[in-house]
Amino acid sequence: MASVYTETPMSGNTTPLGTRTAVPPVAVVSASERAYRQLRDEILDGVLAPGAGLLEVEQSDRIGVSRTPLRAAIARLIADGLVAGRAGRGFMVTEMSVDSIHELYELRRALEEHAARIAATRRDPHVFLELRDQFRTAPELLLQGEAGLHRYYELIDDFDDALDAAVGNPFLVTALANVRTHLARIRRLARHNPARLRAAAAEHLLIIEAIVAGDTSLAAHATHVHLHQSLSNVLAALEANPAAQAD
Amino acid sequence: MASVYTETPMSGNTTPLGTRTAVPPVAVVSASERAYRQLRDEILDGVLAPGAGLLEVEQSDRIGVSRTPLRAAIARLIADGLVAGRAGRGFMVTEMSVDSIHELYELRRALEEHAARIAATRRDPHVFLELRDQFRTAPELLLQGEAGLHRYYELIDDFDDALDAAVGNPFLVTALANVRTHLARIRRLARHNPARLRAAAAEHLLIIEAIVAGDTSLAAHATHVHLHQSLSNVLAALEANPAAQAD
DNA sequence: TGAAGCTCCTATGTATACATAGAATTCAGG
DNA sequence: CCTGAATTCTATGTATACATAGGAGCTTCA
Repeated sequence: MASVYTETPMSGNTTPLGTRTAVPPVAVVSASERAYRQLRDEILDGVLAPGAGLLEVEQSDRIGVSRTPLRAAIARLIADGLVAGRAGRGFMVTEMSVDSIHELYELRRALEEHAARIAATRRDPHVFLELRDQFRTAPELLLQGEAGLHRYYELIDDFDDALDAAVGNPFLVTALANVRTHLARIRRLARHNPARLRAAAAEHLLIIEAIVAGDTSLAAHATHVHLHQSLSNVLAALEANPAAQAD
Repeated sequence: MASVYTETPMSGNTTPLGTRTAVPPVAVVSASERAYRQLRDEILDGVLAPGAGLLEVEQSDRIGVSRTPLRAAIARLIADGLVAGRAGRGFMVTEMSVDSIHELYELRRALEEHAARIAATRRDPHVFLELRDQFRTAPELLLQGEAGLHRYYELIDDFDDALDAAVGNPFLVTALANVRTHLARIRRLARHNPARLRAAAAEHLLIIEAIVAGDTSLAAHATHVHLHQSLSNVLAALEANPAAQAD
């Protein structure tokens, strides 16, 4: 599991307003944190393909940290389920089979339907009213090229954040975060399908409206429908381009 | 999260049937694995109380490993949510507030109700028929003192294992394992309540019968009822003895 | 006597050297 | 030419020494 109580890394980049010095506030994070983020991003982006081997010395050389922080990074990735230890021969990026996609969506249904129900009960209406207005602009956004697409994905993130805040349950939020981590690896495969994105935006809108209205049942069922369509789309994309799996 | 793909530690204690040597097969596990298990057990048993500070040097001295494997152990405990890093002053065992108990049960409901539904669909009937017979003997077991009590808790574990096997979803099973980890810390508080244990056994029996019958709806609802009663019992125990929280 | 600043100390973060287990390769024997 | 075992090599597991940041306590000044 990922932690429920985990705090910000160790931070330190608290910029005490007004202490604007010449040195850039970058890279105040620890070496292990840097290694973790880089490896994680590369795995999620597919730069490190599923099945790829991870050797401690090799990776620590490449990233520019010693083996100690790199081992810590790999330990976290193993906890995330993104990396697995091969018996005697190093580590490898975990595979993502079609079966595991089904399994991931099964867990996702359980968590998000429950989360939607809870959110419909505990939500701050103002937040979701704002989100509703934003999502209503989604169809136009999707006509505005790369920038609009980027904004659209930000909207999805905003929705996830609002859902987490409304749920207000660290255990559930952590479980959702884990699912989203693995989901990020899958999304790459089915990306850039305008028709699907428009439909997804409409589905999100319905979920939001249900949450605003406090309609727990509709929130859960609309979520179920959304996830069904999402999975169908992913599977269709995989069917059309099985090679993408190893991309 | 805990890993979905994590394998047995690194193992090695595969006893190739017939190679029964004189040397005991103990302690072939790595130092970090030993440290992890010991700390984890101590946290779950309450030996290391919530809020207790964990200092690397102190703990590594006590357990008898160097700081390196101990750091790995703590990293895993953080991923489990059992330990949190205090900004500048070491680590501490996470607290278990009444709020967090509610939150944990909320996640547990989402996962176990879903798992029960799935199990009722995919189960191997033989396994659950066997379990049903076992659980029918529970009332008698609970009259047989410590040994019977021990056997009863084994039955619960058997049920959990059977549920995991029937679900057959590594993501969901991992999420359930995480919940059970935190649950183990709570169970201590409400232990040794014979009346509750008898009732719980009856509730389990109903869930099992629903799974055997392939009745998904009943399996889910019976699980919901069971979890409601379980939570009520825990909260009542806490109410009666708030000190137990820090015990 | 109180508060502010400084110093020291402690505990984590990192690097590196060494130990060890397992796999691949190579060599020898049939 | 094939099979077997021994050896070597590689990659992780562990220990330790050093760097560094943050806090507690003390000292000093007002």
